[in-house]
Amino acid sequence: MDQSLNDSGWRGSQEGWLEAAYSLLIDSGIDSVKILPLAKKLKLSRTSFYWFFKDREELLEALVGKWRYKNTGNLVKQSEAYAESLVEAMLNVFDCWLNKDLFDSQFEFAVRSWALQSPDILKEVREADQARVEALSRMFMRFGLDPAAADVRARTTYLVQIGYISMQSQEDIALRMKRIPEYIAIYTGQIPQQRELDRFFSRHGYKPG
Amino acid sequence: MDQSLNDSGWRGSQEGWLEAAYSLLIDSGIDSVKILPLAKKLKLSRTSFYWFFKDREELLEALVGKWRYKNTGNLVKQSEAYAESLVEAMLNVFDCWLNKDLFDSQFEFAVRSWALQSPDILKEVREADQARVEALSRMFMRFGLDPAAADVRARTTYLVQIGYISMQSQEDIALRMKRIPEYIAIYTGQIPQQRELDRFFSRHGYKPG
DNA sequence: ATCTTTCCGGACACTTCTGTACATTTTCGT
DNA sequence: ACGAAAATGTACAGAAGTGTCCGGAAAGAT
Repeated sequence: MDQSLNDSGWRGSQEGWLEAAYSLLIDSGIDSVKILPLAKKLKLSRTSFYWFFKDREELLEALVGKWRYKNTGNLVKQSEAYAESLVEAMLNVFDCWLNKDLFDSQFEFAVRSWALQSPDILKEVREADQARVEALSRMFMRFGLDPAAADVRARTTYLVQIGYISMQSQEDIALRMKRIPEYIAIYTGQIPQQRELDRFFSRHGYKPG
Repeated sequence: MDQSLNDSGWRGSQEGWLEAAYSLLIDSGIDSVKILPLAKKLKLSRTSFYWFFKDREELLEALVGKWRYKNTGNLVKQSEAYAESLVEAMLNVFDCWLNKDLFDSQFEFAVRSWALQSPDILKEVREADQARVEALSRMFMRFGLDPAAADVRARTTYLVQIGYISMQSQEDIALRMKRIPEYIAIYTGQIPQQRELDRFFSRHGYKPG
């Protein structure tokens, strides 16, 4: 056989099915995550799925677990990272929007859409939203904003990004970088200093101009 | 028979099926818009559907047509409405976020989720986004902002709302009204005057305090 | 009153998915 | 190299969806 094998010498695995499910979820939505298509993709028999997962439901639970762990965790972490100024703190958060390892936008949108038809998932999403907005709000307060202002600014920051994700737009990195200073100014009410921007650009491998 | 009849004396109609489809779409997503469940809801036979629509595809087209007509049209109109100041113009736009007749958030979210699995719908959504952001951008320019600043502010305004919709949160009207002045300040960079807010509150039947 | 148009629904054929039973093959430890 | 464990595949039963054909009921026209 010329089938590709995984570490343990077998063709299938939990991760294999989960990865395939993830990939189908993010580009076709939860209702497309069916076992038959996954099996086709993996070139496996449909029924061998049941060796790794009790049923489809268990696969979906694994999927949402993956999302929960990744996106919310990193966003909270970035909002708590060390920063000397509010602008710098905000730029730490912006790392999430530009680095797929920190925050997976497509995954995010797919899960939010899924929430439309599943009360359980909706609950997960709401909990995530609350945790994230609260983390951002704490960040603003760390830099002296009063709770009401911090709350609105946290929401603005967060909602713009969720909106951006929801637009599924595909602007190139240069355009997005160009807008960064304006966004920072709006969110923080402060003009970013050049050295702050330079540090940010450089850690994303971007050379302005 | 105790079936409810429509104007023409028949139980079914194009609008009837379309309404039912709309209702299913907004609270369960496009994949739930199946003919059998619709028929159950309408207490009609599944097959009489085919008298009004060629097939399921035609029903879905009618659905997206309804969305296209309603949401984008009203948002553009509100952004072009007469205003004496930028704050007042922004409040005109905010009418959309608070009035279901002007902008249907649930419908909006459902269509955006649908776009995840249909390239045709994604194209529609992108066109709508562009038209809306451009309209908002023109609004900022009318009040003297330069094109770059107008673009970023238009995006912020729009994206926050799309993000808000995507959060599917269900805050009460009082809480939302309370945040309005802060949002206006962030979006326009100007502090709204009390009389501007009063006019806005009153046309939404809201009494502060 | 009857005739025509409009609408309804049962029967049928087809497709795609789900999950179970069971036999088979592949890999690993010894 | 042999048996147990791990993984796969074939076959079956059934649920839910799609669309067509056609007989017939209900409203409206004449």
